[in-house]
Formats: sequence, C-alpha cells, structure tokens
Amino acid sequence: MDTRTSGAKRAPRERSRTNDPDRTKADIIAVATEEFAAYGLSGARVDAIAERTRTSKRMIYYYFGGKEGLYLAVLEKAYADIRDIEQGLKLDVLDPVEALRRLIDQTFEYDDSHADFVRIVAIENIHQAKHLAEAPSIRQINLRVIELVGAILARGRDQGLFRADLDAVDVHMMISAFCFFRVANRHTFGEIFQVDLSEPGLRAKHKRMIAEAVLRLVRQEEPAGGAAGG
Amino acid sequence: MDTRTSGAKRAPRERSRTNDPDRTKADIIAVATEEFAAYGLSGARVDAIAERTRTSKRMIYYYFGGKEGLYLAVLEKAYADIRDIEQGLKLDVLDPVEALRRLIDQTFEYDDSHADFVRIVAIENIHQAKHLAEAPSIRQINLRVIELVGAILARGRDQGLFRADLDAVDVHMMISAFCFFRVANRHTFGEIFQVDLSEPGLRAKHKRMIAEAVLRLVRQEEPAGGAAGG
Amino acid sequence: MDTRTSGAKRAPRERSRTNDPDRTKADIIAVATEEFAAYGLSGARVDAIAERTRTSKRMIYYYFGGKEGLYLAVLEKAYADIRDIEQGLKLDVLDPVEALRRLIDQTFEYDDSHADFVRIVAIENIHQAKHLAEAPSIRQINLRVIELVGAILARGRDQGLFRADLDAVDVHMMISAFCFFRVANRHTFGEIFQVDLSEPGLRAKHKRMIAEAVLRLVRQEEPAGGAAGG
Amino acid sequence: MDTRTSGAKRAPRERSRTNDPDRTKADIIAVATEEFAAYGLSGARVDAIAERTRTSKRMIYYYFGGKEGLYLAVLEKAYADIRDIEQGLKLDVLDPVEALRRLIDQTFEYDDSHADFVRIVAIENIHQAKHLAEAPSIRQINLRVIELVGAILARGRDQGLFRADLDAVDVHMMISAFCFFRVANRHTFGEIFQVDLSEPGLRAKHKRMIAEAVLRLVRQEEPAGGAAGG
DNA sequence: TATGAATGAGATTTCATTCAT
DNA sequence: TATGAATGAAATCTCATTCAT
Repeated sequence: MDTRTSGAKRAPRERSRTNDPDRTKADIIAVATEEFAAYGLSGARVDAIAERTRTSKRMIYYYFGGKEGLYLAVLEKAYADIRDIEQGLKLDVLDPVEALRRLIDQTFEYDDSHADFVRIVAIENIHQAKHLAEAPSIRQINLRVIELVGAILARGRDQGLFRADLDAVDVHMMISAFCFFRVANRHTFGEIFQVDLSEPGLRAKHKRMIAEAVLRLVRQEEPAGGAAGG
Repeated sequence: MDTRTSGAKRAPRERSRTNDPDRTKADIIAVATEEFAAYGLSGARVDAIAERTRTSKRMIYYYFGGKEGLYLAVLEKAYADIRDIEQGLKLDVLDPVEALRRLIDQTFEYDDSHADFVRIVAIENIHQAKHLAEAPSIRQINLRVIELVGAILARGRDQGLFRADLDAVDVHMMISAFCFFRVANRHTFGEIFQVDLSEPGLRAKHKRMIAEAVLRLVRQEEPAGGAAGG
Repeated sequence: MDTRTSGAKRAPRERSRTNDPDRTKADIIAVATEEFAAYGLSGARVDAIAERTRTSKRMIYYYFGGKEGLYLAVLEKAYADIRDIEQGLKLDVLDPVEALRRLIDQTFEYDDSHADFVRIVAIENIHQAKHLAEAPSIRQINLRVIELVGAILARGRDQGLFRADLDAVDVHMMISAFCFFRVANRHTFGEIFQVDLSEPGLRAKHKRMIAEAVLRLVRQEEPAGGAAGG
Repeated sequence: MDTRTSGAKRAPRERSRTNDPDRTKADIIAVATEEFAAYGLSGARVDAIAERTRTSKRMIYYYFGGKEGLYLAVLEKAYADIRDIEQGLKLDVLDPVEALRRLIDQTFEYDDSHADFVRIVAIENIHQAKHLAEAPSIRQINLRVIELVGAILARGRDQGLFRADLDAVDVHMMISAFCFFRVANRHTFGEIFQVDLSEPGLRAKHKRMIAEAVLRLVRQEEPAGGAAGG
C-alpha cells in the first residue's frame, strides 16, 4: 500500500466476538446510559464507555455513528422503558381517586428507582431538548401518560369529585414536578438543607405528601371553602 | 459533533483596560454564567467565555484559577443573588395564609425570570453538588428560606389553620419542585406535550395552581374530609 | 477540576518559541505545500506536516483551523507567488512576437521550476476546484495573465501579424496546457514512453517547440495557406 | 472536514448472488473507477466502493487483495480501454496530413468523453506513476500510439511535407498536452477565467485549434518564413 | 463463492492551561 | 494588571482490513 496509508496489523483478539448485533448494541447502550447520566453529554467520554463494554470503541461508531448518535439511542431507550411500566396499571377499573393515587405512586416509584432516567432528562433539558426534537418516536411514547391522566380526570369530573378547570397536562406536570425534583435536585437540596431525601422515612413521607397534595388540589371544593380566596 | 450550534452568537465586546478588578471579575462572572447555563460545566468553553469578556483569557486564570474556580464563583453568585429578593418581603406582618402565598409567588417569579439560575442548579446536580459541598457560604445563604417557611408554618399552626405533620423543608421542597421543574424541564416537557410553558396564560394558571396546591396541602383538614381516604 | 476533565500537565518546552506569528504561519505553509504536493489533500498527514515544522501540530489548528484551512492557505500562497514573477516582464516594450515568446518562455520556466505549484493545481482539479471557488482572491491574481496575453494579441493584430479569431483565453490555455502537462504528467508519460522529460536536452527542445507552436498558430496565415484545409 | 460532499449519492444496488466472477470483478472495477476518479487514491473509500457494488466488501479483498490492488486494476482497465479505440482508425490509407488530423481529433474526443480516464491518469501522476511502473502491460499497450504517430510523420517527411526535427514522442506530447489539459484542468481553469470549457461552441473551437496548431508545427516551413525568427 | 460483524491502528481535532513580554 | 502566542494531553472519529459463518 501507499507508504502513507495506515494498514491494520493483525493481533490476536481478546474480546469475545458475539456476532450478535442486538446484544452488542444493547450492551453499549446500557453502559452509555450510566456514563451519560453520570457526566452529561459533554462530560461523558467515549473511551470510558468503550472500556466498560464487551466490545471496542470502534463499535460505538459502527453502530451509532458517534457520540451524539449514541446519546440519542440512550435517550430513546430511556423514554421507551417507561412505557412498559405504564402498561398493566389497570387504572380504569379503579375509582378516580384511587386511580390517580396509583398513578402518582407509580410515577414516584419510577423516578425514585430510575435516577439515571431522571438525570438523562435533566441533561437533555440542558441541551434544550434539541435531540428529543429530532426523535419524534419519543413523543408518542409519552403522550400515553396524558391520556391516562385525562381519562381519570374526566371520570372524576363526571362523578362530581374533581374540578373542571385543570387539565391533564397541568396535573401531570404537578405530579412530575415533585417526583422528578426529589431525585434530580437531591444533591443540592440535600447539601443545602442537610437532609437525605433518599432516607426511607422521608421518602415515605414525601410519597404520601405528593399524593395528598394532588388529590386535594383536584378535588371539587365544597361551596363554603375559602383556601383559594385572598 | 457540535453541541453548540444553538445559542446566540454575540459579537465580542471591545476590550478596554479598565484597571477595575471588581468590575473585571463581575464582567467575567456574568459572561460565564450565561455560558455555563447554556452548555453545562463540561460543555462550556473557556475560550468562548474569554472571547465575550471585556478582558483576556489570562484574567480568568488570574482571578479564578481556572475553569472550575470560575464555575464555583458563578455558582456562589447565582445563589447569593436570591438573598436580595428575600429582603423586604415583610412576611411577618401578613397572616400565615397570605404570607405563604406571597412566598410561593415570589419563588415562582424568581425561577421564572432567572432561568440561568435554574439551569446552573440543574447542572450542579448533574455534578452531584460536589462544588456546593465545598462552598459552605452558599449553605448559610439558603437556610434563611427555611426559617421563613418555618415561621409561617408555626404561626399558622398556632392559629389552628395549618396541620402539624409537615415541616418547613417538606413545604419548601413542594414549592421549589413545581417552580423549578416548570423552568428546568421546560424544553423536554414542551417538546413532548407540545405546550409552551412560558406562554402568559399558562404561566398565570400554573402560578395560581401551585399556590392553591400548597395552601390546600398545609391547611388543617376539616374532620369530615374524605378525599385523602382510600 | 472535574475528575473527567483533561488537564494539561506542563513539561519543559523543547521547541523554540518565536512569538512571530507571520513566521510561524509561513513556516507551516511552506512545509504543508510540500506535503500536499507530494500526497494530495487526503493523502497528506497533519502529523507529518507538524513534525517537519518549527512548531507543533496544535499551531496548525490555531492558525488555520484545520487540515482543509491549511490546504486553502497553501493554495492561495501557491497562486499568489506567480503574480510576483509576472511583474517586471516589461512585455509592452517588446514587439508582439517577442512579447509572446517571452511570456511563453516565462510560463515554461515557471512550471518547470515550480513542480509543487503544478501538483497543487492538479490536486485542486481532483477536488473540482471547490476550494478555489471559495477563495475569490485567487481569481483576481490570475486574471492578470489574461490581460497580458490580450494586450499582446491586440497589438499583433493591429500590426497585421496575428489572426483575429483566437482570443486571450484560447492562447493562454494553449501555452498553459503544454507547459503544465510536461510537468504534471511527467511520471506517467516518462514511464510509458521511457523518456525523462526533465533531461536538459529534451527540456530545451520542448521549450523551443511550444514557442514555435504558439507563434505559428497565432500568426496571420498567408492568403494561399492551406494547412487548415482538409 | 468533508471532502466528499460533492459527488452523486447513488442508491446502493440490490445485491444478488451472481456466481459470475468476471461480471463481479467488472462491476467492482466500474464502481471503483468512478470513486477513484472522484476522490483520488487516498480519498476514495473502500466502504463507499463496496456499498455501490452488487457484492460485498469482502469480494474486493477476495479478488483484488485490497484497495491498492483494486486501484491497479482500475488503472490497467483505464489504459486498456484506449486500445479498442485505436483499432479501425485506418490511418495508413489517409495522406499524412489527414491521418494526423484524424489522430488528433480522435485523442480530443477520447479525452473529452472519458473524463474518468483523464482523472485517473492525473491521480497516478500525483503518486508519481509508481503503480504504473509495476504494471508493464500498460506500457506496451500505449506504445502503439507512438508507432502510429511515427509512421505518419515518416510518411509526411518522405513527401517533403513535414519537418524532420520533431519525433513521434514530441508530437504525441503536444497533442496529449492540449487534449488532456482541457479536461483535467477544466475546474481550476473554468473557475479562474469563468469559462465553461465543455460548452459546445468553445469545445469545437478548441478542437479545431489544437489540430491547426499541431499541423502548422509539423509542416515544413517555406524557406522565406520568418515568424519563428527572433 | 459469499457476507455482515467486528477491529487495531492511526488519523483529525479539541481543550484547559501557561509562557514571554 | 494585562495580553496574544503557544502547547501537551487527550478527546473524537476514520479507515483498510479480517473473522466467523
């Protein structure tokens, strides 16, 4: 070859060659999720990801095109994973209040046990959701939760239990805000106020609190109520 | 990859020898705040900050020791700025309900109009608040808000208006969570649900909503209430 | 700094620090010209260029932005160098035939002694002149030669010496084609026909030949001439 | 940097198992010719070639040993194709002037309609014809044109029409130079002088011009001629 | 004969930081 | 106090090539 062209000098392999693309890709995504969650998009290192993978750095480029492509795959996987959980909640067989409480508990538990997901979403917001904007598949996944909330609210309203001036997006944001913040801002909040938000007692208290807050909010006020006046 | 395509390209200011260290430092911090808020700690570029500064890159090292020192200064400034606002709230002359409502409004407005602060805090959480941990001054500044909430809650409890099982940290987190999430997660939330959270109408609705949610939550339930039962 | 951020570990310098940007840039361009001429744009290696430079690879990016920026600088320099030569030819004091002959000789000598220039131009043609298209400064430089040829042709025509149906671009192409080909295609031509085009005797013969060919071509044919008949 | 932005993106052909080695090889060579012509030896990508081929990348290595072997095959094919054209010219039945004119026209047309050939030769010169040097078969193929020119010149000389001091290689170079340059340097020349050398009118003019130039050059000067004197 | 997965080696480029003045 | 030039180290990415089937 041209004296200036790189030529691959073969050396004995060390890694296990799977020839199973899906497994290879899933492996890379799993490792990358942790790295991106830990250090952010800019802070994560392709080398570091590759090192913890069953394959080599080269495969990241082979399958994902680059660091940003890998990040996008991680983002998609992170959002896709939620959908599976939402299935089987059987919310429609519960009365509205119970259904809403169950959905809140579900959200609380999910965020609490999926800190990586919470961090990835926080990171995507730092990037102004520009990757999300280019992955329309992700959107559909998440719209489902709005349908769920909307159905519960409608039933509650029909039964005269819930007020009519809040819609599904408002309520979902209320729920998400609390469950998300508790995990995403755990470090600054804990550092400043010297509390450990993951401590079981506090965790349980907050789980009750968010459910109560949302339920009190959506409940139809008795005519004589005055909390909102002022 | 280019994670910096978005973001306003501002023309570099003309440099002039000020010989006013405080002004120079303040200028650097102001520029750096925007850059860190826009790109994160790892994503921000010292070169980019220096270019937009009135002085040269060397000054960043002269005054702040390096990128991380500058970030720390930005972080301290971001938290310190809140204190000014808390002055003059005169919460103690208001009745508990009004005082709490006022504090909530204040938090809502502050986060809404200080997106850079919100983003810096989100970024610091990505880094697990390890810089915050080394800046004890920040902690003290922020503990004040807990005192304020605590005083309001105590008065309300004394008057039989507020329940006794929630403490200041719980309530502060409730308030912060919503106000913060609305700004920090604006991009992913807006993208997924196709809503513009900064739209004035929605903004006003959410401002009312968070106040109502907190007030309903802390209020002493009438004996016959049953919404929270299950 | 962040545990994941690269930090520069200082080591004693080895290279001579000039602090003379123009000299540094000129040095890089000179080396790069040889490398690009030898291996083409894709074939040249930034590492190889840097190694032969007084400075480091980093400076190539500092001053030229990247490999392609450096190539563009090389291209501009290559074309700019011709202009200097064209000055001082004093073609206007010679009679048309002599002026033309002198210009041809000049072109012949230039291409012959500037093989790198010839090769760079050949390389730029491989890239379809897309870099040239983005460097309008280069164009102006070269238009001058057309003016020179045009003036000579006009004078010759006025004196009834030259024919009127060939314009400056045609004649310039004729001259360039031969002078350029002799250098650019030296290798394949020499290999196939086993001749050394740089051998002094052949070189002199071809220099005479191209002058003669052009002069015979532009000369006004005697009425009875029949070379063009067929 | 992307040196590949230009160039047609063709959809990959559907692969089918042909089991026809010659056809497979010819297919690969055809695709490779385009790629090498478009990007040069270093610039062409084995992946890109393979993608546009009817077969897989592995076949390139199976049949040609590697990138350079494939390039060599392309080079050989490019030169070999000329031979077919030279057959059937029947130059020996024409008088010397007509024969020469016909050969010139032929060269002009060939280069004009085989830009890839021209580019491959230019590329091989960038590499100093070192591949050509190792392919003696190519040499023999091309020597034939020298015989043709030589025979014409000899006949012309015998008839007192042509001068005696130019040999076949000189004249062939003269012809080649012009025909080749017009195609090879089309891009820089066109860009600088803002002319389209492939435009039919200019093309026809240049075709006439090169024939005239060569014929005038080789013709025996009348004793009284003086244009070449100085 | 044929293929998609996989890869070592080296290429280009970026970045926080420091030096000479 | 201030600056523009300069840089080592490491990051991202590319490429010709080969393996397992």
